[in-house]
Amino acid sequence: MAARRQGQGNTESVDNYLKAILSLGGAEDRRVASKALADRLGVAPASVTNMLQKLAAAAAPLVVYERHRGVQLSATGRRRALEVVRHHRLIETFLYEILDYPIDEVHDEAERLEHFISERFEERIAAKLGHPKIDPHGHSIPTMEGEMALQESILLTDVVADGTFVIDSVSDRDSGNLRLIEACGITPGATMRVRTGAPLEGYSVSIGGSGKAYDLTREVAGDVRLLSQAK
Amino acid sequence: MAARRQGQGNTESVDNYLKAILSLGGAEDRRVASKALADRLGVAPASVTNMLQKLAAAAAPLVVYERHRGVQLSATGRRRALEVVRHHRLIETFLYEILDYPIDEVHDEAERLEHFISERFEERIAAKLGHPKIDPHGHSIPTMEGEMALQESILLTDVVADGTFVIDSVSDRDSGNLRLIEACGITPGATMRVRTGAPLEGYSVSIGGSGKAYDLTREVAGDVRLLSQAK
DNA sequence: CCTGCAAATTAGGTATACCTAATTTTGTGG
DNA sequence: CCACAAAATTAGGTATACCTAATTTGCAGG
Repeated sequence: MAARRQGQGNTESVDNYLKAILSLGGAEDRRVASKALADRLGVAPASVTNMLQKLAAAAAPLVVYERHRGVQLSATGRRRALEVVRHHRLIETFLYEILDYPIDEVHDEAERLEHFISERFEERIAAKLGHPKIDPHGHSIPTMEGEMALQESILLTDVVADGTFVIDSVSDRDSGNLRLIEACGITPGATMRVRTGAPLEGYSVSIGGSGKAYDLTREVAGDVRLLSQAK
Repeated sequence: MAARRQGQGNTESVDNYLKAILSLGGAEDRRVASKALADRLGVAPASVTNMLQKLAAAAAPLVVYERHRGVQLSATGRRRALEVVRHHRLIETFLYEILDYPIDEVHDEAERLEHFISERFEERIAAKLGHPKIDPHGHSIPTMEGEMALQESILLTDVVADGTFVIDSVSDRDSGNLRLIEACGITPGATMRVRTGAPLEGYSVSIGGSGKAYDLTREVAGDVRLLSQAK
């Protein structure tokens, strides 16, 4: 079969490449190396080269690509990537708010469905949810026009001095970590007191007014982002 | 890419073949001809032969297939086909009831999403909808165990004598027809008075107590099913 | 400045699921 | 009972998106 096409006529694979480039390029739109993409997508580097050549050679190229110098999204590619991210985050919000999914299960479901929902579906769930600006993990949801609010947050693992922070967001990439995080009461918007270097390399945190402290490993702490202003 | 696999490890294509065989084989599980499948699925007959050979040769065959004598679902194939139909009809109900889709748009969206939702999604929307037994078109929704209630209905086009009937269901295969049908107030459970041979080959129907009569073409009437008992 | 290693690319292959064209089979009407 | 048309199948090809293995490129340290 001709691989299924959706949205802008892209295949699911193409959308996944665009999303990965957007994510790895960051807000500053850095050039992304093939190897980084290969790692992120779980494919061989050769497959990445192939795909990038195809995307760059298209009539309306989705990426800007120079041999051996990495890849960036074109304006078109960026628009599509943001649309897919919007789908993803709206679906996550929807699953969490309307279908009462456990927080650690929303990502995988959204990861599949994001490629297949129509504009109508997108519009309807957005309306149903009251056009939310952030998803249940604290990530901002791009607008229909492809604008995404910049998040001025820092990694918990980059905190050097003890202090109290507002939790910005948590990563949804590892559902095991997410379950731990959730169990500690770490949730976007909540207040977190941080003591660094707690057990060896870890972090000791307590949430809200609660005295209860949790020890987070470096790995788990790497999935938590805080607003850059300590308060 | 290895074509996306879902549910029981089938591809989207495989699921579509299974659904088509289920539908064309009817409740009596008739053998289905390759050409009928080709027509239904919009692919070349050669493609059907290929696929059937593959499905029949698998370790756990999804179909029973004999060269030149048509195909039937195996027990495994039937179970999967019914699961996909359950997904389809639950999604339709969900789109209609919860997301306020227009009736003529639910089919296409469900046709795509049915292949990609998880068991959890299925279970959650079923719960949210109160475990419905029929979808918005009046078709019965198979149970989680793969049981589907038999519908004792007749086509409006098979009605020979004038009379009053309860509307059983409407076909969702043509969204244009469906819009017309909807506009006449034809909806499962409603009462319909039928006069045959109205304008030449058509049907004149009126719904509920309303005096307003609509003339349906043979084509549109073919999309309407009535409970076999006139009342 | 040049060597070696990691990164990137090229070359060649796989599986899925489709296609068209050529051939075979089936069953029916004469 | 046989010829013929329709249906089915075989043969050979396409596109997508992967893979491994072999080769090339670029850059950093000696």
